Amino acid sequence: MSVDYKNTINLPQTDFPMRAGLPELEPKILKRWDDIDLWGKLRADSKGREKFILHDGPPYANGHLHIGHALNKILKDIIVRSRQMTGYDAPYVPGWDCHGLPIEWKIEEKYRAEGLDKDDVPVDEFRKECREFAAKWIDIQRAEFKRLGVLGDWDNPYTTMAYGAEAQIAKEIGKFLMQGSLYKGARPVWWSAVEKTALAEAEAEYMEHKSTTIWVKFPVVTPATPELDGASVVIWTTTPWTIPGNRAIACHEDFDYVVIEVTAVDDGAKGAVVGEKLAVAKALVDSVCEQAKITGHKVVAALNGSQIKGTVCAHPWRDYADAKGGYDFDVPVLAADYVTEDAGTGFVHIAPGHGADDWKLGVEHGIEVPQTVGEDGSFYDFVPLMAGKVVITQDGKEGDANPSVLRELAIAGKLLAKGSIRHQYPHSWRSKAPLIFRNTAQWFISMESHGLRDVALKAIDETAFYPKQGKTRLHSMIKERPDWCISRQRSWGVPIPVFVNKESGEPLRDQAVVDRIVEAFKLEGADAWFSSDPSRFLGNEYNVDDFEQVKDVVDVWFDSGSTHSFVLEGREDQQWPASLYLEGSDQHRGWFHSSLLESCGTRGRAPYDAVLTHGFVMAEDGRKMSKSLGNVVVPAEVNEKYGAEILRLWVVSEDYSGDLRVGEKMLKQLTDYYRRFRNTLRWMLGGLAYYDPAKRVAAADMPELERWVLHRVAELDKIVRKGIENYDFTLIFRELHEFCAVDLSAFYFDIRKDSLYCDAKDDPTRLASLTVLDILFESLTAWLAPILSFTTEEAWLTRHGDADGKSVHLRQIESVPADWLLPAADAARFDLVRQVRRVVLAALEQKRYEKEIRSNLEAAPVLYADAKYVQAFDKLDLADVLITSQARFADGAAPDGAYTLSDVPGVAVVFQKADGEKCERCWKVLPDVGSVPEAPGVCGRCADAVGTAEAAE
RNA sequence: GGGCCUGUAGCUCAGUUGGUUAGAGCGCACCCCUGAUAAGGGUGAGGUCGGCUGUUCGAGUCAGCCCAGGCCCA
Repeated sequence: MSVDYKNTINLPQTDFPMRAGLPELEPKILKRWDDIDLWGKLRADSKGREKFILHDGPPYANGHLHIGHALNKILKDIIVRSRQMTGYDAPYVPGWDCHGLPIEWKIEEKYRAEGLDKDDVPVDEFRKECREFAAKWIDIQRAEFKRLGVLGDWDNPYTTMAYGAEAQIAKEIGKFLMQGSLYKGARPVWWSAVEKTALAEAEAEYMEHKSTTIWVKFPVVTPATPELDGASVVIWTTTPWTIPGNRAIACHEDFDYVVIEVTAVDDGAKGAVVGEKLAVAKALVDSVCEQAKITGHKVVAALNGSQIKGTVCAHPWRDYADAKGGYDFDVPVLAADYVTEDAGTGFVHIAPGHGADDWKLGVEHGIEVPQTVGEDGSFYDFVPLMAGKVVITQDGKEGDANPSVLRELAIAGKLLAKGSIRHQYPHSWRSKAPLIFRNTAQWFISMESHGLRDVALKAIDETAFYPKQGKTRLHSMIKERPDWCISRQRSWGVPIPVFVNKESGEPLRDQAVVDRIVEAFKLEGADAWFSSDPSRFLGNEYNVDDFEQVKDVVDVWFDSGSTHSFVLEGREDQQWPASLYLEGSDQHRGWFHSSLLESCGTRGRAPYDAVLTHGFVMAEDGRKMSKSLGNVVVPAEVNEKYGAEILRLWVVSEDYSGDLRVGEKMLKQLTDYYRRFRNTLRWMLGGLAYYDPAKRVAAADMPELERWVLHRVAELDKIVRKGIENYDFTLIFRELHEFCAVDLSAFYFDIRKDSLYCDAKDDPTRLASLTVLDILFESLTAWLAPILSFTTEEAWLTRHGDADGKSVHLRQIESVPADWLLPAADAARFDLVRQVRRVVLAALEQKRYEKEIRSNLEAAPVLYADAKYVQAFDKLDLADVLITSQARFADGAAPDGAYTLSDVPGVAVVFQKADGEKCERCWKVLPDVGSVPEAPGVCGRCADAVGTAEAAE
């Protein structure tokens, strides 16, 4: 007869599906979180606990999310959830950056498409459209962020364009104004003639550009050394149009220069004349001669830069009739460190209004900074020779300025040579037009006047950085940076709320005025600045006619640098300073930087205790993603194909302190990692169907194998907490994955399957194992909840039911009983057990290869092992651990031919087939199969198990 | 060109104060199981530790240079 014993064993039972169907599952879980108000429950639960505040760096409300957004927000979510589950109240308030050029540009484009000019549209109407544009994208991005499983106060986010925020930003500017560190200055800044605005460094894009290069002769008027008498200093520049702005020449004190006399020129020579004397760097003589087609020269003098310094030259247009005396000033030769010898002539022409270095050198030597080019990129009418000439046209092309300069220089006989060069040149990130350096009136916050630089450097020192080199990076930036230029000549932003006295040029510093402005902004937004009569703010004390109202808006970095003031200080649920700021490493120059300066200037310390940075997301080959290469990974597509959970796993699978990679191959690998976690949870759920809390076994009463698992749980608890503490989720991921794969699936689960499936229901080992499954399941779901937020929720609810608004995310990571951690020696013996097991499995593999056996249950290995191995198995069932039907240790030396592994000395295995028949129920080969007549074909243990089960029914 | 950083098996990562034949997981190949089954177990093949030159008795680990890649700046 044949009995179907399958029905008598306790096979795993669960509704938790093997395949997740994440793309369909996730939205359901998200909906449930909404339905049960998970956010509200978390807040209520953790009320009064110590706060952990991760302050959100605001993304720009413009466009769909890319993979970098996903990395950033998921990482934040994992951190917030993990803190929430380890004793903190961690309310996360997402935010958006709303003002600024990209949005303004979009609206302008729209107008242009309609044939309108921005200047024809009333400013309040224009700003309204910008506001609506930002609001639209906030809604879209909010939905996209939520889809990733990011938990936060999505119903009450912060935005930089909220009236309260705009008012607070104005109030912060007011602090710098009242303090006196806000000043009006003039400085060459990157300027786009197309957008008619100054650009921040971050807004300049370097692209290849063909520039006209010229070599120009500056006749020496007053030589510092006689050798220069009658010579001309030759300069080289890639921006001919800056010649009208020239006021000096720079040389390097350590360079060797020569004066040459031209003895022969090629027919094609443009400007070189036989007999004239030219001063150039010794290293560059050949290149200059080649460019000028000078075919013969003799060196008449060798000079050091320090000898040349102090020479006075004439501007090339001095005494030039058409210039009508407009360039008859002196051009001194100054020394500067930044002069190079690798290109040009070793002399640099200095136009203080058209370059940062030039400006600095000019200021140091008291040289005037001429205003030559207007905001539209054309020369002012008062500039001799060049009036009205255009540097950059409104189409972003080169105008007629450069050709005009060349022509006038040639006519004046001062153009030695001309050429062209392809090099990286800054362009506007929006219009792609080349930028120019232009001297403009701007508003600055001084790094020095009130000690801002020193305060900021000290604040950096007192901040924790993850990774720690962020400290060095930010420090060197703050140390070197110039004063903060906060003004932008634009419309969509918070106005710089300042009135300038027309008489003195000084900004009005009156707190009452600032307060009135702030109050108006609170009620009506910053639009009030443009829509109100100035008298509303100036009050009765001042005459409106005495003041000019500043119409510049503030740099958006000031906006986001102020978020700490209206979010951390401005909200009841937040706290200042933040526990953590977390952004990409580019934000050392951005948000970390501006927030630090704003906060140090107004509050004397950083708005954060710690800063964490992540790297950038690269394609699979480590290079940048680009649409043209087709290697761009889009979060929304991953969500649909694999699920957001896979993205969450991706974030922790890589070391995000550096750059990370993502691509199809990796996503595939991540799904494998995911399956391991999922099936581990699933198998435990299957076993836990038989778990009865009333029959729970105390740790002290458990078999050694179970004690070891608890020991591992205790170890992992430490690792998980350490990972959370240090934001090292890669560590957690790696350890938990290995635990699931190696310790559980391949070892513990594999061994205990026999007991769980086949032992009698109340067998002590089985009950202990069920207890351990309960502990493992509860531990793993808690540890993984911050990462696998969807799957742990699904698994946990599968076990506990979804009534009463339960959620795995409302749990805490419970502390582990002290007695779970075993003494080192007790834990270490399991390493020996594993080694012995390896040898046996390899030995059996050999026999399988030789077709002696198929299943390991056909074997009964005999082991010859050193005492330490034998002792390691004390109180362990050898056959159980080896998953063979029988097994034993033998005394004495191993016989010849016993199986060994070279890296496990002292263990030898002699193969023997198991003695007896195969039990039809547990499939072990045992001598006592058939010994119980009532249960034919099964072993004694199984007969008992079936008997007790039937008795119970 | 400058600042900060990265480069260990196909992939993602470990590699303690420099010290024996460089590890893990995944993937891959092959085998087993068919009572976790679009699952589970086992065995195995994969690495000049980006390159070069040094320091040292000894370097993946230290120094210098170079190459490749990234962020920021010029």
